[in-house]
Amino acid sequence: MSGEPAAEFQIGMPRNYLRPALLLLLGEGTSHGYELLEQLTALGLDRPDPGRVYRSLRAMDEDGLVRSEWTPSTTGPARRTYALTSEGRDWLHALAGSLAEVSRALGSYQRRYQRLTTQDEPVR
Amino acid sequence: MSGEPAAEFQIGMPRNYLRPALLLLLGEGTSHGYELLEQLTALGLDRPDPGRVYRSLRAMDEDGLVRSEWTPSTTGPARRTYALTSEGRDWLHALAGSLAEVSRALGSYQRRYQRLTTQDEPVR
DNA sequence: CTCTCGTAGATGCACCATACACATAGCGCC
DNA sequence: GGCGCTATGTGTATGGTGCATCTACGAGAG
Repeated sequence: MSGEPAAEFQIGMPRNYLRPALLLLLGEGTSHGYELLEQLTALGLDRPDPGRVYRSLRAMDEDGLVRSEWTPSTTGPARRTYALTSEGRDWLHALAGSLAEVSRALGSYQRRYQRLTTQDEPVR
Repeated sequence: MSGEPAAEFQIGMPRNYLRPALLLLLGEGTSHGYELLEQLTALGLDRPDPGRVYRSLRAMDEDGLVRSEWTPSTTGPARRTYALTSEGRDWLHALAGSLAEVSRALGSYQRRYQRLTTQDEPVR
């Protein structure tokens, strides 16, 4: 036994998945980075990198997909709350469509994989 | 209406998707790079980069997931035919499992997205 | 009072997957 | 010989991602 599949080489979420994920969360209501950071785990991003999230939000701000404003807090540092723009909503729909294509492709993968395994090991 | 989502910023397949895709195809039978290149489109990779595919195959060869041997051809250049090893089969199962997780995450995304759109626009 | 912890936002940088271009070679055909 | 298809590669730039680090505010512990 030389090497069983290690935990290395893990499959990740789709490329550029962070944007549609953030847009979806913001579509459900305005929020700020730190809160979005926690909600992202429910969408498949395990322990997302804060720096990445904040950068993505700022980038979408500059692209006009979201707009932000500072909200002072009495219980801690100020928050930059983000809200979805109409253009951002358009992007949300478009990106959700792209994700649906990816999902369909993964479905065909799994159907093909299961067909392989079921006819490979009919015994047992 | 200021800006509709451009074709840019397309969502891609999951990170490291190429390996499980190739392993699945090789699980169905031995093949060579050029043929795999064409079959990959059926698994969601649209016009995959040949260089990437060949590199990935060589890498998996060095990792022991596949083994290769030259097969002369009378109708063209020689082919390097790849066959799945037992270790490669183990990896196939493991990676298919990881892909299933990704698929589940995307499913939750879409359910949440549709819930948003249906309650956002109940009219029609 | 200071130190630490949790909240909140942000930058710098290195790595690595991916994308794009390009090179090589055999074979069939006009 | 030149062209196109098959077939396998290499070189390199780009850009998304991961990791480390920094600042700052408020609250509670010691």
